[in-house]
Amino acid sequence: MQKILLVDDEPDILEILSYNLEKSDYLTFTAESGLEAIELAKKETPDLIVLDVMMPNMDGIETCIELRSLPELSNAIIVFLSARNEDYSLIAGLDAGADDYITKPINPRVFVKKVETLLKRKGDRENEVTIPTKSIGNLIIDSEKYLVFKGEQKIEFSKKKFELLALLASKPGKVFTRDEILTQIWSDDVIVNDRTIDVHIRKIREQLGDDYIKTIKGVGYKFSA
Amino acid sequence: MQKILLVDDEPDILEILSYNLEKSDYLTFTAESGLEAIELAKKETPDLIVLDVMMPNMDGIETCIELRSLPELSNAIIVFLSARNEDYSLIAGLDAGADDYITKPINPRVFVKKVETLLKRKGDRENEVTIPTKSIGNLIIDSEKYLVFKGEQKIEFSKKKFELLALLASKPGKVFTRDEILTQIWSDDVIVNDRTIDVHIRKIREQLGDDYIKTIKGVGYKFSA
DNA sequence: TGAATATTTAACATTGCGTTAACATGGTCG
DNA sequence: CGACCATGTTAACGCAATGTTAAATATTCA
Repeated sequence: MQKILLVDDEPDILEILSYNLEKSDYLTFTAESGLEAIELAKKETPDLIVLDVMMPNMDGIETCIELRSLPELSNAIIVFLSARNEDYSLIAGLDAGADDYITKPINPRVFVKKVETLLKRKGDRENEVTIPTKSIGNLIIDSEKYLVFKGEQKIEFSKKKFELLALLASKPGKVFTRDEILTQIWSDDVIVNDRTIDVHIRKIREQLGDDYIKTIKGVGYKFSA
Repeated sequence: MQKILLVDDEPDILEILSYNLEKSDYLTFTAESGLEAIELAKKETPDLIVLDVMMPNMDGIETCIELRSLPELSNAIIVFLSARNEDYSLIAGLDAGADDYITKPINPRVFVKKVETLLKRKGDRENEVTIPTKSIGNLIIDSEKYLVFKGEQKIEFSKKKFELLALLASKPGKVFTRDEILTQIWSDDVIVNDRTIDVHIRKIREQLGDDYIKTIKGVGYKFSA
């Protein structure tokens, strides 16, 4: 269960946000000041922190800087709440280490959706072991954006296809056996049909051309530029 | 302590990046032009160079090409800064020898994280030892890539042939009897024709030349350089 | 929820590797 | 010297591995 810390000097807002998040099965904590927020954050190490920019005494930006300096929170996501058009606070906020911002007035459903997206992205990022961007021959493989450029041409791959391509391209020339591919891209225990890999290879070749992935019969596949 | 060179024509950006990196214990240098960057790079041999694409006079891409031509910087990582959606400059940048790119606007925390990842990867790469490669005489046998190089010439073998060659080459000089070969490359129980091994040997000799595998009549085969 | 998209399965086609068979060569005995 | 046995050589064949396609199923997103 994921923990979310909400920080705002107005109890009403805390309540609305808290209510909506709990309804979606998040565990929430609330703080009405920066100092209180830091205490709670240390104690609970939330996955996500929502910070109002405008608060008396210690404002959101200062709080954010403090929070970011705590090593146990280096993986937490920090989101600012700010009134629309407070451009400056927005920029300052991102500089202070925030990951995103939400403008008031808050639509609770949009808010929950955004939280979900951010936490999902966080999960993805933590599991990711791929190399961000790799250039091989005339291909550029961007694992962050899930994009491949072939020369000037931008080619979009779906997840599995992209993962497969990125795996093969991670060691150009190396022959990956079907077993290796299965354990790396599918989880160890899932059993998929023999032809599944072939079909994905086929579709990658369809999009990319036949010259990049080579079959080594009886062994597996390899990438070559 | 790792050195990072930051190159941008806007002092503000240099300052933000520098500040955030120093906070994370990197040693930074800054340059406001391509020429200045090259001077500094020569002097300091940074581990990583961050280059803005758009700069007056010498732009990031030109600078990158220059930097890459310096032998002392062959191990440096070069990262581009570009405005989002400047697809072309991205491609040109990676073609010019850059390793990755970061789009503006920059989120300092994401930026520092990315720098960490890139430098970590660099460390990994430098420590990497590619074991499964064996070099004998003028042959290089790469079991990961299923390839044999004879001098500069790349020779591809099919599975059985490769396995056979790799087996013989695993102990140069040792004579492998037919029985040994059979149990190692074929499974214990399969019964294959007497000529099968010979035929494979023949085909290997055809591809490699006759000087590597020697027949010991009445005994078996051995590899010799 | 349903439409759109992605992934997997299933059924069938194709291919190329490994094997075999048939024959050639060559070296070693009596 | 010539019979014999081990190995060399060649080409053709069969089958397992892979390719291909379409349809079924799962997933995503509005």
